[in-house]
Amino acid sequence: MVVTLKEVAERAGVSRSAVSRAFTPGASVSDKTRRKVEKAARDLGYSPNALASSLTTGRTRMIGLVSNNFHNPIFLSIFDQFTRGLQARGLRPLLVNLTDEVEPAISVRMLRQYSVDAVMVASSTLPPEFSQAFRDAGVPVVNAFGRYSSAPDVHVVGIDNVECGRMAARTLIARGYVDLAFLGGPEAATSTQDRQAGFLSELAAHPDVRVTCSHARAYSFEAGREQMQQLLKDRPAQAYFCGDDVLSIGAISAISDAGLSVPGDIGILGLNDMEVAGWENIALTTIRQPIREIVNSSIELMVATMDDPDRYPEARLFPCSIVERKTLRPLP
Amino acid sequence: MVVTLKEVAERAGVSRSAVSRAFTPGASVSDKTRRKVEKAARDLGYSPNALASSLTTGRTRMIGLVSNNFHNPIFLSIFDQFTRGLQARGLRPLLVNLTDEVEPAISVRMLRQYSVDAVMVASSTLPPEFSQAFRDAGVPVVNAFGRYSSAPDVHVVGIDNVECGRMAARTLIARGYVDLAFLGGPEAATSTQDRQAGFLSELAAHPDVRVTCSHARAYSFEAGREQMQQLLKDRPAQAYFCGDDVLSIGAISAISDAGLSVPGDIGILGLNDMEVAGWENIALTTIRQPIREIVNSSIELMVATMDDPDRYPEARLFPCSIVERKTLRPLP
DNA sequence: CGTCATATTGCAACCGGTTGCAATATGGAC
DNA sequence: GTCCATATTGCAACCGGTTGCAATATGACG
Repeated sequence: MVVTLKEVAERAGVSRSAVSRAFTPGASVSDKTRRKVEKAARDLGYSPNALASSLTTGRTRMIGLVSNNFHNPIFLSIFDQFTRGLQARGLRPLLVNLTDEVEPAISVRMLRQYSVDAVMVASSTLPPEFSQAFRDAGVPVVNAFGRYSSAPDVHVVGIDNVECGRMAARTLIARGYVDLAFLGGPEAATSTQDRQAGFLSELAAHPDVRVTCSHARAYSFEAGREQMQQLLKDRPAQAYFCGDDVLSIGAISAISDAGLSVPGDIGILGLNDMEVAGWENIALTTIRQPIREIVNSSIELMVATMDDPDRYPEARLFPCSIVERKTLRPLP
Repeated sequence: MVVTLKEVAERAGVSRSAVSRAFTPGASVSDKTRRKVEKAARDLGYSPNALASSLTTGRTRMIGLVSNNFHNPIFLSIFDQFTRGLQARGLRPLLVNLTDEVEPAISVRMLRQYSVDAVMVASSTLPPEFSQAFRDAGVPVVNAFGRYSSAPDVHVVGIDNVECGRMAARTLIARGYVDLAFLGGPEAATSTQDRQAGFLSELAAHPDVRVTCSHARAYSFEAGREQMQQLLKDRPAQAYFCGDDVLSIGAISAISDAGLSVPGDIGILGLNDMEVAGWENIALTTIRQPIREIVNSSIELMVATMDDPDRYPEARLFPCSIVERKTLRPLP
């Protein structure tokens, strides 16, 4: 059924090594042999078995792309960019959906069985220990959108979520809000923990400002909506910093339903600047996270780590910026 | 670095075959040997190399998951369900992003190099020829969300887009609209072609009803918005059937910007019922496509085809239904 | 035309497993 | 304890490639 090296060799009248070398860039083959081999290969419709060759070369060019964020629309564009970036380098993403499984051991074992050359953990909620499990198993790994650490044990590329929290606080204060709240994603998500910490630390310098915190059960529209409905039963704050755009939009939906207006009655500040946030019927004021830069840098770092597995761990941070739209009152 | 079968065999004091058999369900091994092997494997942290074994068994348990829809949020949930469904069966998705490349030959070659056991083409825009290229190469393939044919050459699971078009026409007519329009996705997308054909065929029986057609350059918010802006320069129709939800929402955005209201001035009917369509600030009336059922059925069909590669091609169709929300005027 | 450095080639072993087959071990019946 | 059917085991070949090494071919030069 499938054509092998041996058959090409026979047809071309050369040894199997010759065929192998004809397909290996930089190998020592004469033009004459190469032409013979190429012709035979073309006639037979041969293409080399990447997995068989991986046995001896030790490289599969497969990358584990691991994520547990399959409900947040921002991740579709993240997957788009990751897959394109990897493909452009001749790397093949083996996708792992962690939705039901946060235990690293299982993923590590599975990806080792498939001999991936490296792993990209794309998640803003998994703890650093998750990525470390890969490093401990000797697999090059980069944690994209992961938790920043000033003393990273494993490569991490993303934003400083603590600083984002501070930026959110400064933004709300500058607009004159004095009764603030943080509406986070799941408490276990590292990004939520860090954003909250930054938010509160900045507000510590403003004892006159009131602040409360609560958490949605997931980074999703429904969770944001439910949590805001809950909050509205009590006296709501003047402005909410939501841990994520999709949460913000859920919250806005609950607010509208309650007959209140945004930003008239309540201000909302999101985070991510997902495409939907820019849609005119949403117009969410939000903190933009530079997705493209994070993805590209993550891939570059991963590739570099494949070449030098002992590369010293580093954290790469990209700045965020406020995108002004229509869900916060204007600056005075 | 990585532990191999041989080392486990030495430590356990048995032959390599014995170790191999201990890890092969149903193979002939005594309990005593199995226990020795398991202990040695545990001590050494051994797990079998799936790719090496694929050489002899001819099965990698890897599946090519091929798509060109990385901009339509509905596909995030589709990917979520595909990856979970595959993983639950011990299959591993090798993701291929076709965004820049619609030539099947390249994907076929690449996926054959990686010896995938089967291919799932998840796309509503690729022509049947794309999937056929895999079948012709001897790779089991299912086209999920693909173009329905009453004489399919290749397995296809999805909806009858022509019937959806008819359903859309009936829905609009029932609400008393007499000046209709179809706002499709790219003209090359099979789903758009079929939905348009069905829409027009149903309206052929209503000569009193006016109908026009136009196409956005992609299934995306921006494209829908731009196309509607264009349409608004002229005299717009009373109601639009948009080829997709994300297109509908873009169109609504353009309509609001122009100072018109939905459904007051213009009615909008979408297709897909993506999560966003249900958000209160969108509330799109749309035709629901049963995603979960399509995904599950596609996987089952793919697995069956792996077992019986000569399985006779079939088309599986699932019914769609109208989801009433707030972008069409109510039934009289 | 002979010499020698360099380029090509094929042999054979190896990558990490699986499997058909023959050899050996086991256990039940007598 | 012997015999025989069945269960378990190891040997060796094989899956589809790669690669070190020694053998051979090539070509420049004198």
